[in-house]
Amino acid sequence: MKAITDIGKQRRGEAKGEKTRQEILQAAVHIASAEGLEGLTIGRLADELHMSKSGLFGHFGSKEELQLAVVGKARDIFVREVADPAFKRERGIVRLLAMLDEWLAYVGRSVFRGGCFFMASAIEFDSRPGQVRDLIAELSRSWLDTIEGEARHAQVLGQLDTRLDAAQLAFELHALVQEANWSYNLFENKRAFEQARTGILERLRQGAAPGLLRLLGEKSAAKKRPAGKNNPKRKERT
Amino acid sequence: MKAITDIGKQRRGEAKGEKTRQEILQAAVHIASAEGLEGLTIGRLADELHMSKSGLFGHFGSKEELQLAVVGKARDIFVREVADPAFKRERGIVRLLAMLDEWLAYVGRSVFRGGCFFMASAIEFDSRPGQVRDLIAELSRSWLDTIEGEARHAQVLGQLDTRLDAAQLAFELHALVQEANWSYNLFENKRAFEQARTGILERLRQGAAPGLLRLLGEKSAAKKRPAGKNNPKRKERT
DNA sequence: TTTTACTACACGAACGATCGTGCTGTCAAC
DNA sequence: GTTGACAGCACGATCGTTCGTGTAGTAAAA
Repeated sequence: MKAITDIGKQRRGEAKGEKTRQEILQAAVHIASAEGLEGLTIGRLADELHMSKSGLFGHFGSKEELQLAVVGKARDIFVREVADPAFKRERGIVRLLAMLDEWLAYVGRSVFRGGCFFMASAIEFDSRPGQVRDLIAELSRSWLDTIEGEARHAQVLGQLDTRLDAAQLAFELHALVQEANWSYNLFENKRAFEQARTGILERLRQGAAPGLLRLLGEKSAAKKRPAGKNNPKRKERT
Repeated sequence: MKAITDIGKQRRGEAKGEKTRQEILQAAVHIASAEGLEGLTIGRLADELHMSKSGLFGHFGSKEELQLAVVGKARDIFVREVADPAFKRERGIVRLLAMLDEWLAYVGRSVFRGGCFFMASAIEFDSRPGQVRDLIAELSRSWLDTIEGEARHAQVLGQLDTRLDAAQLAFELHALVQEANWSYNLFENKRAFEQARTGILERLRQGAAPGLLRLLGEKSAAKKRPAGKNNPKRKERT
């Protein structure tokens, strides 16, 4: 029922409200990533969109509702920019690496002005109880679980050593991307991405079943080579 | 001239202003760690201290000045809680590990309500140019450099493999603590500290010169054992 | 010793701006 | 003619900041 009417509305230029709502969220999500979800202000947002405060406010009903919608919008963007591309890759270690690569790339191309949206808002809200915090925590947990799940799947496929602790691996991989986001946004340090990727590949190599080493090596070379200068690890080009 | 009168003043309970200032900063630093440096409000702070806004304001002259002072105070606390204890240990890998351990412990005992002060404020200000951002970046950089410097020193002492990239190691160690802070404050996940420490020890073991393995093992056992259950790595107790 | 002068510190009141949030009205689309 | 999207206006609260005043305590002058 809903689907049919939706199509009609869409055709007739209806869902005007929904269209405006999306435009609001699009702007809001970028302000929030730079100024924080609490720093995001209804007046400021209305100005930027040449709307009245009250007109904008009517779409949400409260600031908290707006914040929740913004987090949801950020999730959509994250899925489109990071998860979807990675999910096109075959399952296992290839997809696991793709998830991290896409994630790093998304940080690097500054999809959000203030770096990865979820890291910023997670730290902003971690000691501020409420629905917003709960939503952020749930989404963050979900993404972390996705990483861990893919690592586990790689174990099932025999690509990663089954003696490996998948949760520990996910923890470390997640940490490396987070650090890259931090370093890049605080120091404008572009090398952070290479450093993160070096660490990621190292973690995967350590846990890889013997036959997988070649596969990972290829992926590494295909992407970006860390100039070959700072590679003091053993057995480089035997 | 100034020094003499200062002594007299100090003896007579002078530096009253300085004492008040410190009390203000003590309260401010905790509010700021939970609500953010921008969420820290002069009115709220004055209420908490049963002072007038104007009386409090007079100590700083502007909000930015207050924020700078708060960051400085946070630095003092960080030095006292983390750096100083670690610096009592002998130089090299022992001190390096102590720095990370003290850092994790300080996160775990919630010295600041909102987790590690500098991670929170770094992400809050990373896309907000100004003196505050510059100060935070400088202090963060300095701590990261200290870690890297100690790793390098461990190389000089022959404790760490000289082929190791110290900057890369510092990046990864820093990432692990940062991740623990994130996970603990967002998920109340206490296991995060074990996970971080597991990763840290693994990084150090990998880079350690042969004779050092025993030393690290001792330190690990002395602190806290991860219940021995999730240790799927090779050569545990040969 | 008393008076005078000055400084440090804190207060209350008020400024203009902006915050989030309502209420009412208008105009267009169904 | 009902409904949904918006604007206009206003509210109480709070923001950072300024101003004038009061109270101690100290230093120099009497």
